[in-house]
This record gives sequence, C-alpha cells and structure tokens, in this order.
Amino acid sequence: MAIIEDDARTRLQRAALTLFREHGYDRTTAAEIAARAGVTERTFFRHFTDKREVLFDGEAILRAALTTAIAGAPTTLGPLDTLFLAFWSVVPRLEDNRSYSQPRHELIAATPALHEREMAKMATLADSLAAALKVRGIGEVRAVLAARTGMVAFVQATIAWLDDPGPSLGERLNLACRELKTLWTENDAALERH
Amino acid sequence: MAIIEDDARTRLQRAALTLFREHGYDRTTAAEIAARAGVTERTFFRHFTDKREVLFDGEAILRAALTTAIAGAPTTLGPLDTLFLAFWSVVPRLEDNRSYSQPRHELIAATPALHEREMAKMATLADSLAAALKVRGIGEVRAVLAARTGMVAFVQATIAWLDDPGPSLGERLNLACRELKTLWTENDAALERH
DNA sequence: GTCTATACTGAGATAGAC
DNA sequence: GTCTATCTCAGTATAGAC
Repeated sequence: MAIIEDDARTRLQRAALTLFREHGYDRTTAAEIAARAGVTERTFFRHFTDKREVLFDGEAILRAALTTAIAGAPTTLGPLDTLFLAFWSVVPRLEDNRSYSQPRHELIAATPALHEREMAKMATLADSLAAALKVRGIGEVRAVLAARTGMVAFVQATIAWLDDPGPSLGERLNLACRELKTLWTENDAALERH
Repeated sequence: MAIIEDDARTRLQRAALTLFREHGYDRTTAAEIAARAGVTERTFFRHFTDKREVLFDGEAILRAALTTAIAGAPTTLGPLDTLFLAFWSVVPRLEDNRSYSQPRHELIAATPALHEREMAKMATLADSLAAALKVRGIGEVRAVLAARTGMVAFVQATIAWLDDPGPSLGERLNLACRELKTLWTENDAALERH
C-alpha cells in the first residue's frame, strides 16, 4: 500500500473535493466526478452510497483510533478525562492532515446537505465512544452524556483550529476542556454586576 | 386561527406522518402525500423544501420558546443553569405533545435520512441557544460549549422519555443534569477496584 | 453495465384574498 | 392593483433495481 493511494476510490474523493470547490456541491454531478476520476458514474455509486458520502471516509479511521485509545486508557480516569486522553492521542494525525481537512471543512460549512451529513457522522461517532465507555463499566446514561459532551468540545476545538490556525489544535482542546469545567459557574457579565 | 389547523400545510404534515408509518419513509412518494392531502406534488414542494422537512416544523416553535426563556432568565445564573431553566419551561408543552412526538420519534429513529435531518436541526437549535447566551454577555467559546452541552442533556432526556414514559420528562432532565455535573469524577467501575 | 422511479427545480398561468 | 397559494408542464439528476 503506497503512502499516497491512487486507486479509483481515492481519485474519486480528490476529484469530488476539487470539483465541489470549483463549481459548488449542487452544480457538480456524480457523472462529472466519475469522468474526472476516469471511471463511470456507476463506479462512483459502487464506492459511495450517495453523493455526499464521498467526503466522509475519514470518520471511520478517526473512530477506530479513538475507540482504541479509550480501551487503553487507565480505568481510574473519569469518563470525560478518558475521552480527552483519546482526543489528544489523535491530535498529531489531525494536525498533519490540515491541508486536506481545512478546505473540506470550508466546503461542508457552506453546503447544507454536507453539513447535515457531518452532524450525523459526529452523532454516530459519539455513539461509538459511548459504547467504548460502556465496555469499561460506565453506566448507560453517564456514557452517552459523556461521549456527546466530549464530542462537543472536540468538535468546537477542531472547528476553531480549522477557521484560525493561530493557536494549535492541542491548545484549542485544552481551552475547551477548561471551559467545559466552568460551565456551571456564574458568567462574567453577572460577576461584573457585583 | 382554529386550534386545530386544517390548511394544506397541516394536512400535508398529517398525511406524511401517517403514510410514512404505514409504508415506510422510502416507499412513500411526495405525490402520494400530496394526493392524500388533496393537493398536487408541486404544492408539497412549495411548503417544504424537501421530503424530509415535512416532519420538522416543530423545531422553530421550540427554538422560539427556548430563546425567549433564556432572554428572561436571571443573569446571575451560569450558562448551563440558564439553559436548564429554559428547558424546564418547555417541559409541560412537550409532555402535552407526546402522542404526536412519540410515533414521530420512532419513525425518525428507524429512518437514516430523517435521523440525519434531526441531528442537523438540533445543531442549528444549539446555535440559536448559543446566540441567546452571547446576548447576555457570555463569551463565544463558552456560549457554544454551554449550548451544545445543554442540548446533549436535553436530547438525551427527551429520547429516554419518549422510549419509556415511566419517569416523567422533568425527572429525566433532572437526572441528566445531575449526571452532567459528575462527568469529571472517577467512574463506578474504577471506584469498585479500590 | 443498463434501465427506471422519483426527488426536486424552473417557468408560466390561474384564481382568490386583501 | 398586489400578494399569496395553487396548478400545469417539462425537465434533470440521484440512486436503486435489474
């Protein structure tokens, strides 16, 4: 397996991102993507169940990395600490991948149909994290709330980092983690009135 | 305006839910829904931008109620307490509406395309809550994290209540709220080992 | 690889409410 | 008169069945 894949599937993904960004998602047909990748439209739909899916292969890899990290974390940690440990473990790989994920994110943010798919992917990813927590003996409700709350911070940090590469993803995650812990305290505006 | 609406829009919504539950979402065409409501297919798409949207009118009402409640909450409260106050304020209305929302939820849970739309709606609802918090002087990052975290608890409680009407929605919300606060503590399984 | 159903869009016309 | 709701007709592209 080469470092840079060049099979039909990968060519389709590259072609799709390029064309979507050039002409917009709606005005790019599956046939055009296939043609640019040198395959037929039928082949496109053999690789991807629908047009959106061509941009969402990465989620499976991320999920595998995170669930593995959760399984290997010390069981003395609380559920959110477990999750943040897992998130930090994938930070280097995400940072390496910024040149792809940044334009991809820009496109998704500007395209409702893609944004919708993204939300659904994050939800199923959270479900996987919850399942990984449950394996470690954490209760159903607690596991679900932790997984989804953790995802909230992870997604917020990632988006902030993609929008503005100034502070690193790691710093963004640290900030989100700290902010999460203070959400029950009074807010600044209220404190100023005292 | 009658208590029970009977305009084309409402007839379409009712027809859609009925037919989707009878024959499944995929095997119900927009034309069939329109026919049952006594209008043409084109009229269906005038009222709803796409086939999924016919089941998601309620989100706008919920959003209005929640943002109003947030605006009226004491500013001394922290962001999450503000949100829970808002959630509690809509509990009675949601409980009254269970006979509609339960079958609707069942359908959505069983239909990927609808589940996807539901996730997207919850995300934009969270964005609105974040905006309402920002108006009260809460910082950007803090507002976003609070809004999305609050939604996590609200959604978890609502789904649990729709799946099993035993404990009331209010009780479910209280439970979720309590669990949220303990997510940073060690979990039970870890404690048992000591 | 071919065929087809259907989701969805656009332009233009009609009719009634105000 | 304008505005809104609806219908008619014609078309394209997705996605699933064969």
